[in-house]
Amino acid sequence: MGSRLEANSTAVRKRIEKHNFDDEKGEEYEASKFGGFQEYFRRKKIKLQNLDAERRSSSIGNPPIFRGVVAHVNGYTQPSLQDLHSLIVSYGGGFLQYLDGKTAVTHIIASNLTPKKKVEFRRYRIVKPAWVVDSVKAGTLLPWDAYRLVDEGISQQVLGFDNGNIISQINSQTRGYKDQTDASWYTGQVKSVADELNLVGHSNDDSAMSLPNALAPSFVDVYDLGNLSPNLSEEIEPPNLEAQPSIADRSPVLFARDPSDVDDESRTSTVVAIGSDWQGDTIAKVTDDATQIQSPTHFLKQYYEESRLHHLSTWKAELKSQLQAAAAEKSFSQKLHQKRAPGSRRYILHVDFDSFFAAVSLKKFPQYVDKPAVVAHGGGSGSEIASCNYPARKFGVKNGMWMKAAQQICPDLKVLPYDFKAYEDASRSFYDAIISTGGVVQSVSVDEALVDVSNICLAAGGHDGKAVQESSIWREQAKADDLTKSLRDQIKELTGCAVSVGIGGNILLAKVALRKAKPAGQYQIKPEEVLDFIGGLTVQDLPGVAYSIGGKLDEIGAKYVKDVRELSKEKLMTTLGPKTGEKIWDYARGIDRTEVGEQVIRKSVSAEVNWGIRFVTQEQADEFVQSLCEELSKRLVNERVKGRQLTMKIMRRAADAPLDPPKHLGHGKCDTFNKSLLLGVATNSKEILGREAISIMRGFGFSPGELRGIGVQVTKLEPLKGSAENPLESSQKRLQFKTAGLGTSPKQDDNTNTDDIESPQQQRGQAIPSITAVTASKSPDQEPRKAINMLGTQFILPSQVDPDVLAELPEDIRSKLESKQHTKDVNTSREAIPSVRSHSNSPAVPPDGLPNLSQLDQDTLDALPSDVRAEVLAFYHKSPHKSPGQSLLPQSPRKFRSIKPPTKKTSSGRKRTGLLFRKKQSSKLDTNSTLTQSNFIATRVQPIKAKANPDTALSSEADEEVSSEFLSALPEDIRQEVLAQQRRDRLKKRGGIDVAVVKKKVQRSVADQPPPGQRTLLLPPRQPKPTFTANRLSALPQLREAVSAWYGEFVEEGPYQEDVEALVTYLDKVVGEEKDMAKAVNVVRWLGWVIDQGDGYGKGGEQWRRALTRVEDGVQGAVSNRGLGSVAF
DNA sequence: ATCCTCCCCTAC
DNA sequence: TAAGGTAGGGGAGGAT
Ligand SMILES: Nc1ccn([C@H]2C[C@H](O)[C@@H](COP(=O)(O)OP(=O)(O)OP(=O)(O)O)O2)c(=O)n1
Ligand SMILES: [Mg+2]
Repeated sequence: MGSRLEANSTAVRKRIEKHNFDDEKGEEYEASKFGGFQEYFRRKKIKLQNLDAERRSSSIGNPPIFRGVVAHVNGYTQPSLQDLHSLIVSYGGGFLQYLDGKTAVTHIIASNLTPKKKVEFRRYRIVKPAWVVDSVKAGTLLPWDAYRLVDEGISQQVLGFDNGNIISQINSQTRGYKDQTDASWYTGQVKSVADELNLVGHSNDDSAMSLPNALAPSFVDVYDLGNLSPNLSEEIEPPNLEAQPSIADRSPVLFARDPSDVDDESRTSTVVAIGSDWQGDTIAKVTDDATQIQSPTHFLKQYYEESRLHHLSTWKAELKSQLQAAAAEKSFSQKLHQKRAPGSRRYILHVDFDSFFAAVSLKKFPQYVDKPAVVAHGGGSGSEIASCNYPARKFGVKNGMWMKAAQQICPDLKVLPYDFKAYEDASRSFYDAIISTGGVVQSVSVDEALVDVSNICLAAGGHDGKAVQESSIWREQAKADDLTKSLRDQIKELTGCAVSVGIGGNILLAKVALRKAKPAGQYQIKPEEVLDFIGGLTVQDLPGVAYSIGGKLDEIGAKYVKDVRELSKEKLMTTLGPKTGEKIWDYARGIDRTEVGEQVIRKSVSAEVNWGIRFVTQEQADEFVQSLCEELSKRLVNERVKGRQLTMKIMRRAADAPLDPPKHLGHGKCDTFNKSLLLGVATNSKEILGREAISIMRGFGFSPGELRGIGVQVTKLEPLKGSAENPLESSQKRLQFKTAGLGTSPKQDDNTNTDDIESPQQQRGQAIPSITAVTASKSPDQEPRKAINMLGTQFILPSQVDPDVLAELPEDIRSKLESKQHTKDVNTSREAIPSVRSHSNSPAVPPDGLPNLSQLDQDTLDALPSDVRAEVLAFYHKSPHKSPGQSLLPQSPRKFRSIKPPTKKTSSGRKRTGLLFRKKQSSKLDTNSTLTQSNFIATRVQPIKAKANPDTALSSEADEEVSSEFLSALPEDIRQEVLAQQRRDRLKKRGGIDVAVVKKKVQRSVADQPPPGQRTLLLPPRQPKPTFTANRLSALPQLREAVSAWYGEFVEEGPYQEDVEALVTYLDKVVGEEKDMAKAVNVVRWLGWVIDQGDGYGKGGEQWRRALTRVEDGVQGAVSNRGLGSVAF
């Protein structure tokens, strides 16, 4: 530690210590004016230190242990950053959230450091969190040296926690189901609250003492167990002691638990160690915020172990891989693979366990088989029901339902724990039996398979399968039935669980027959009954038809499959699209030509987590993304592929969504943002993926606390070097690996990009499209030259820097370099705009929480029937106290869509086209060591993809690409400028304003946000082509029809009938004459809002609301500015 | 026409 | 508390 550092620290420390509330009214509390990002951060720091001072003054009985210490926390720690912060500050220390290199800290607290960070921090004292905790415990500052994270010369790779200092560590043991055996499962049970909640066999039943990893003594020392001791008294008798499943691992996820419900040691072992010592304050205070306490790696491991959907996906992929490999091998060895004569009868089985998870889990709780029972992680309201047994279904309980809903319709539900291992075992037996039938097998899922037994049945029929001979058909069908029965018996015997089987002449019929077969039965659809059978189903009973397609069919009058037959194929194709339309047309007639067991090659590999994401710092988000990319990399290696395109998917809390969604740690209502990056060369390297993914994420510039979901996906896959390009061979390899239990190690990591490059020299100095073309064509004569050490991103980055150097930089750095080059542009556009918000010009403020006038789209307003418009304007400008009931204005966009798909996250996409510099195809990159902008041409790309949740996302923009909400956030002068520009552009029949420019203005003038480093910053001020091109005019008449149909039955009474009439009439005009989609959307939204205001009006209108959401999906620009203007911190 | 990209939708 | 993943089909619209 150099003396300069020390001196600097002293100054900082003094400043921190002195800082009290003197400047509470100081500049840092004023509304932020834009003063550059340095200024922003400066103020931010001051703000934080004010908070510290407050905290210090509220904890004046504590010895100033940390006086003289200025600490900074890096990465994941335990205790959490917040807790360490609290501790240090309450005990007299200083704390810096940001390490800016200017204000020195005395200590950096970290549990582990990346090598890069080690270098970065090499001049600091890096200590483990235990130093803080132990010092507080000891009541004095312990020597930091004993808590060094990094020993001189020795780098610590693993999380560096001394056993002796376990106090600061999570103490619970993690055991995935794969590690569990019945023998190791804890069998002694204690009654607990869980029992009253009908939670059966869940980990809550465990006694704390039963865990092999009991409380660390040091933990007990500090933790006040007095009023937290769980109810551990009464014994219950587990139904089946030796088989009692119990997930011993209760370790919290990424986050601290609410300490108030701590009832076992693994919970108490989390954050709360600090609590009781901390000036007797409530533990809750320390931890009542979700607190990240786990390493992302650990979180991921745990999460994926417990995620049923992850297991389902994984199992499916494995099964597919194995079955395809087996099939390939078979058809390879016995060339015949007797293709039946085309047109011959087929016999397809669809085999499926009844209530699979529930049935398997119930084997360990036989006393509940006749009671309504479900499989779920817990009994809380947001717990998802993976599977319910048939008694529960009688109440209306369904798979995928949340516990709350299920308990409302079935109060006495038993909740069983997952038993993934048992599901795997059952599945294995299931597939063994199925394969032994000798049919062609295709996996549908872990509990579900298709079997083509045509050959077997036709052979039994004794003819060629084409003859229409009663007797042979009968024999074939009988064979199918017999075979099925014996298969069912066999599976029941092997697994103890019932399967049902649907039999039909194609996959569709087998599938629909299955429904009738359930539970525990089989049903064969005979050719003569096909039409009647299928005609009686609702369209949603057809595979591939759910909420959306079902809704479209409903709109054109088809509720039942037989109704579909009344529709022309053209109508279906127009409504649903060519492929889907034709498929539904076929389905309605029982036609399905799909073959069982077709070989497919994987097109993508991805990993995502949309639960439990609650970051506090950007570092946490970065680390998490890095971990996710490591997971992704592993999966790529497993599949022996690498890919040329990385796509990042981000869910961000919707603006109006509560911080805590109804589901515990769920993502809640979100906007989603996807961005993809073409890599010049395929990769599976975790370093490269991680670096680029982090870079993309940072490019969004979201506050880490707003993130709710993160995903990474790799596409444009290529086989790994050394693995066969032939998917067939590669499958075989996989099979070998599986069956042999070892196989060739797939280890491969083209870290540096210097090896394993199949695409030859074209990658150098070629535009990306060319690369695409070249790599796609596998011409063996192109000698893979020693590759340059660069990523594909190089091709889109102009720079003065040597490209080889540039390529090694993370994307965000490169972007910054690039933006430097364009500084002039940026400054110009910024200087043109006053950065001070005008108060005098602020929009009229409506009473009673109605929207700002500025949030109403001007064009829509203008085009309203004049009487309505007059009323609107009067309301806003002249009669501030007029009753809102007399004029109805959309208040909030989220009210506009009340109809949603039953479950999932709903979002509606808005994309925007922008410009990006891309390398000219002709330029010779390999000979130019310096890139200049002249090497680049403007190319149309999608710089940002944002899907705003339409519930939140506003609406009222007519034909502009900037949302009203977005506009209203602008300073008035800028807003006017934008609107004026848009008007000009419209007149010129050109596109709207360059969104990226607008965005930039906002970010800089309003949002106080540092440059996000995304490429959109680099867009030129004007685009050569219209941005707004997405008018799907064809959808307009549909919308109008839907509204008209509804209006035809609309009972015209009540206070709003005139509004309704005016809007419906106006819609006609907009659609019929103006053909202005965006305007139409707003009118219909308006209409929706109006009828929502009146009791009873909300009834009906479902169809046009649905139509509206679809039309909205086709409108570009109305919403996509969501995601901008967030404040990074 | 056909390709490509970015989603939406569906299934388990 | 709670573990809301993942891959493929295909539609819309722009580029070629
Ligand atoms: N939303 C869902 C749907 C299914 N599953 C899991 C649990 C199910 O047991 C398994 C199989 O799904 P099925 O659709 O086959 O449903 P079940 O087997 O539970 O019931 P059944 O097949 O009798 O309708 O997949 C899930 O976790 N979440
Ligand atoms: Mg099933």
